[in-house]
Amino acid sequence: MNYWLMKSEPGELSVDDLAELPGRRVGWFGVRNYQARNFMRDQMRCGDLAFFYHSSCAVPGVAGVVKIVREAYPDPTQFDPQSPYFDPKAQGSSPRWFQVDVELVKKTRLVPLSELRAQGALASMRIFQRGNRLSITPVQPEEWNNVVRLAESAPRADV
DNA sequence: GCCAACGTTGGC
DNA sequence: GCCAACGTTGGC
Repeated sequence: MNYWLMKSEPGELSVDDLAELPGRRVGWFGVRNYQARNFMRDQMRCGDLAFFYHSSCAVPGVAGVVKIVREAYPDPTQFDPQSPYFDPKAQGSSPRWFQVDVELVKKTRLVPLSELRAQGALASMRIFQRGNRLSITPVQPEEWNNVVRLAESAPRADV
C-alpha cells in the first residue's frame, strides 16, 4: 500500500466540492504530465491513500484524505474537443492520459504549506524539493504519519 | 502579476 | 540528439 499527495486547485475542485459529489468520488482528470501520469498508471493501487492538497490558492495546504477506489483508466477529457484538457494527439486506440478515481475519506483541518514547512521532519517531502511542480507525488509512510498527526493537532497561529 | 524552475516542442 | 524558444506550475 502506497501513500500519495495529489494537488487540486480549489477553484476547480475543492475538498468541499468533493464532499458534495455522489459517493464523494471523482475521476482525477486533467493530469498532463508524464511523470504524474506514470505514478497513476503504474503505481497507484486500490486502497492507496492520498492527501488532498489545495494548490494555487490563498492558503495552499493539505485539506483532506482520499482513497484510490479505481485504478488507472483513460482520461475521457483528452478526447473531448470542448474540454480544456483536450489533446489532439491522443488516439482512442492508444490513449495518452489516464486517471484514477478517488473517494473522500475525510476532510482534515487545513494544514497550511507554511506549517508543513515549519516541521523539520517533513523536509524530505517531495513538495519541498527544488523546483518540484508535480501534481502527484509519492509520500513516505513516515511523512504520512507525521502529516496526519499534524492535521489532528491544534492549528498553529505562528506560521 | 512576478518569477524561478522545469517540461515540451520542433527545427536542424 | 541537441538546444533555443516557449509554455506551465505554483508560491509569493
